[in-house]
Amino acid sequence: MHTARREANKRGFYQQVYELVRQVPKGRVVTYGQIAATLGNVRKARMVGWAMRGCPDDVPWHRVVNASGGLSTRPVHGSFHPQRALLEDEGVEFDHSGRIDLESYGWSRLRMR
DNA sequence: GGGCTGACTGACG
DNA sequence: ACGTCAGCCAGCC
Repeated sequence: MHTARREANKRGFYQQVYELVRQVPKGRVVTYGQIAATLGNVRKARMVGWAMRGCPDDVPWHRVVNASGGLSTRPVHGSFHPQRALLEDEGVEFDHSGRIDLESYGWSRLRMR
């Protein structure tokens, strides 16, 4: 595919990802695969992660977790985990192995506008 | 173009 | 339940 066309699609995909993440309410989480599936291609879960890498400030990036309820972001200096801290501030609980119960905190109402 | 890298996932042992 | 692995696919040498 032509480069320009691919660039346009890429921007579109990113914007759609951000739009969906902005729908997730405080205290709830969604998975990368869930976002990809809502956009029509569950195989693009990794691209969702790639898109989150440079997301705008108004996107609650910390509410996106992996399919196991774990965090795919890295702690900053060894132990402090910003994403976990932000989620706990919102009331999200982590179990002994550092994972979230998606049955309790997962948000399943993502819809494309 | 070829090969490597992930903020991923589901299947297997 | 946990580590590995093979698909996955855009981005970046």
